[in-house]
Amino acid sequence: MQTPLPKFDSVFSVDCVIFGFEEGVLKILLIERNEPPFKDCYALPGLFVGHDEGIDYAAERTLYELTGLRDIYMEQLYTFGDLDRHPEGRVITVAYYALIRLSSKIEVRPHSNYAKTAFWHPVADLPQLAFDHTLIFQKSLEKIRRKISDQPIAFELLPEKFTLTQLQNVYEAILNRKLDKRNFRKKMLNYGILKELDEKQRGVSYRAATLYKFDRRKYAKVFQKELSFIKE
Amino acid sequence: MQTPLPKFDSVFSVDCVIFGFEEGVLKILLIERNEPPFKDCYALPGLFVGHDEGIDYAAERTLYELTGLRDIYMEQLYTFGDLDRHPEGRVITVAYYALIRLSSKIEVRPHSNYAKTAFWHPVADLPQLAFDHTLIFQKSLEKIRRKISDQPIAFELLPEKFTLTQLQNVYEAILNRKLDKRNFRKKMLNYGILKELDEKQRGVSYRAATLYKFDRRKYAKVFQKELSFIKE
DNA sequence: ACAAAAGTGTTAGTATTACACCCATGA
DNA sequence: TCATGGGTGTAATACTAACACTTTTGT
Repeated sequence: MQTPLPKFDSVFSVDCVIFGFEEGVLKILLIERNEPPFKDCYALPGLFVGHDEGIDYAAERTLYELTGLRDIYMEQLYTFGDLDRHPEGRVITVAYYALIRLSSKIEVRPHSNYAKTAFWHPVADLPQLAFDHTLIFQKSLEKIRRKISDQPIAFELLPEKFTLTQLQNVYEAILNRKLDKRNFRKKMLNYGILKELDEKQRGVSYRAATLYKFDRRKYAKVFQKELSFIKE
Repeated sequence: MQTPLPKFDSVFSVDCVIFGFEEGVLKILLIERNEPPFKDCYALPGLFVGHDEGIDYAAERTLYELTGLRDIYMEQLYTFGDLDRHPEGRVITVAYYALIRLSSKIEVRPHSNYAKTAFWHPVADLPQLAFDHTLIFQKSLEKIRRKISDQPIAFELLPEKFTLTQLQNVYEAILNRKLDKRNFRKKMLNYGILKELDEKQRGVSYRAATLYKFDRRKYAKVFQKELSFIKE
């Protein structure tokens, strides 16, 4: 005996807050909608979830269709399911956030025609966004603010080799305040999760900084014990 | 011009991990299913989300129908949307967790007949659960472990007036390890979010402990600054 | 008087903060 | 030689961790 599933015409979607870091500025990827509702408005990139795909997969597809990138750091953020969040009916959306290393090679272009354009925009002065996307963005920023101090997600925004100042710039951009250079360096180096390279920055017109890599192996050791919050 | 929403036969549900604390033991509320699939198996309480209700509301309804309680501490946990998580089709579920004060007045009884029984079960030795509910439970436990040290959710599990030892017991049950009594008290009192009452425990056959209340007003002040994780 | 839990301080070690100058490099 | 960011140490303070005995109460 089987009880059939109830039949609802329900729709769910994924929306992605895709963070990038460029010229010392934290940005997210926005699209300009080409379809109603909110035609010509800015919005977070998103897709309807096919009934034959997992939601994580749908989020990865959103990212891939826009940037051509795969295997990006991406996490589920929150699910937004208020009745009135979509003007044309009931749409529940699962929001994700992703961190990507920007480089000149990455070209963003909408793959389908639901979006006219796609572009990076600084988080500091975002325009109005369609639906509840401003709220989704705010929640994603809070999330990475918390997370950045617990877990080494800052590295995901940088090239493989980076200087300590670049790393500090990522922290400052996300936390939105200045940090003390000496203390920052001391702390980062003490964690023991950076590997110093014997390579220096090139092409700068001042003293070249030492390059570092993130050492995933050491990280696993160091940060698993950090799970104890009340420490003792 | 309107683009109609795509029509999928999609189903979503909510599932709730409802924590309670009784006799020094952390428990969750389980039901015994009365319908296939997984008939006669244990599961987390859950409901299909009506197409005319918000998801938060659906979660509150789940809790209310089972316990008669409203206005309970409840937060969204995570959304589970793998293709194969439900044997009869595509069901995306939004998981919530709740913390409730147990008291003899609370009677749990299933309101609909999808469940035969409902009962509290210690988290330490849960039976096998239907669907991916074991995974959902594990994720909820991790979540409250992290959260308990950041935010005063422990109080939600205790009566309004409680002793420091009872509070410590909640921490120990959730974190699953012993804490030092003197350090625990020092730290809790230093936060300044407890109000000492001039009332003592009653009906115990040993020295009666002082009762405390959680002071929500002071909390708001103290913990908003804790949002800075890299402190300086 | 005894059983049971309440209540209480100190010390050593570690982490955090605040703070300012010289160095190396390329233009 | 100058402009630019790289790189470095110390002292004061706050927090954390380890640790054991006396007090109160009811039976």
